Amino acid sequence: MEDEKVFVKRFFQPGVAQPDKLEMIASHFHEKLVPRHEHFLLEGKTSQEYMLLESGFMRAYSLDTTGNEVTTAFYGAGQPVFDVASFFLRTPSKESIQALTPCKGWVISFDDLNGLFHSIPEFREAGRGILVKGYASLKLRMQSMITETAETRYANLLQTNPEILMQAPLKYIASYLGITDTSLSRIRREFSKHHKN
Amino acid sequence: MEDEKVFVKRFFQPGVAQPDKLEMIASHFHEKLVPRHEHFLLEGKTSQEYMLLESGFMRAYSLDTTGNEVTTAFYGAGQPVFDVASFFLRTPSKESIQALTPCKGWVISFDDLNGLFHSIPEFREAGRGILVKGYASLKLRMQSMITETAETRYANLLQTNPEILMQAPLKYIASYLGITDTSLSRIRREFSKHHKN
DNA sequence: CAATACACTTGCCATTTGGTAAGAAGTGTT
DNA sequence: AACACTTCTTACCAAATGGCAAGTGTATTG
Repeated sequence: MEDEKVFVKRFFQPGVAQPDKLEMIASHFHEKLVPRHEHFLLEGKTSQEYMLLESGFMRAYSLDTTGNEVTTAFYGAGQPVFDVASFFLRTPSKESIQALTPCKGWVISFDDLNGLFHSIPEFREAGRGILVKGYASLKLRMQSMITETAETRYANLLQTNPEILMQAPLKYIASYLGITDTSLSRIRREFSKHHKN
Repeated sequence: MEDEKVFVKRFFQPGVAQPDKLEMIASHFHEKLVPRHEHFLLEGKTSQEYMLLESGFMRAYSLDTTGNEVTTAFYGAGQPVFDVASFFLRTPSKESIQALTPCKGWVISFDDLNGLFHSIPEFREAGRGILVKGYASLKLRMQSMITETAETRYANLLQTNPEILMQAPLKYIASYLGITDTSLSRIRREFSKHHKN
């Protein structure tokens, strides 16, 4: 496993044991580079690629009814990046996905992914696992939105994904947390008062 | 298709054309009745059944850190009912699912569902579609939580799912909308002022 | 039928968050 | 270096929401 697709193979190794199957899987992935600030997916277009992000940092966002950007997700190295509905239902995307830093990833087309799903049961299971885990974490986030204050949500994000706070501008983080950038700035100030180092 | 499992077959007919495959699918579903206020799934237990709800009305809820119930979903007749993470990842559920009215549904075990996924590709596609659509609608709800006021969210619910407002007590609807029952009661009052009939 | 629990509303006030605008500091470009 | 642009902070006030508690009516149950 010394070739350039080590990353892809490592990603699926836990679920797919046989080397020949890993080889077949990897053969359908192609390298993709996304420069900083460029888009991987644009609202209105139908997503054609399912990406595994090897390095870099991205965000997904959509526009609300009044035209404001709402950041809906952040993606770090090692994560799968795609719009579930657009990619799997073959419909125009309601959100855009953009590189916050220069990104390198590996992409596969819908047809190729489906082909592998049909021919390799373990790969299919892995695919379902990815979907289910994303779903579950969105449910957790929704529960957090309902029951916790913005300050607590910020504290949690700080604990679990400090790299987001390092790499994303405040306004993106704010709309991800469901508040305005003004509020987040206030929260951050209060927060540093109580957590003096 | 005059037998008792018409409901199950009708449910999958759009995706699964051949009658013999529909027959095989239906053969793995079993009738399940859940009396009013009884639970279909309890927090802490691992979900063993994937249900298609033929009649009745249910809700899912979980407890937040301070012990308050948070209603996370409502299910009406015709909808699939299951906790995604618990059922597919075989882990203890973080939420409970309860019948708000007497319910009748059709259930299938994890192993049987997986068996059908492996042997009937169209059924597999249907299963993925259900998952993806649930995921997408949760994303929409999250966006709504971030960008819209509680009053607007209430108005939308009134438009799209009036049956929820008819069948569920106010406090369940309130936590589903992410507000307290006090606030929802106030919103409802303001709402009726402006929308006198 | 009485007793009890539940569902909903309302008032009062505190807290959180939003909207707007101004300004400071940093970034990038020519 | 000058310029525009973005990012972040801060102040002010308004609006939205929460917490608590009382009160009313309805359902449930023994």
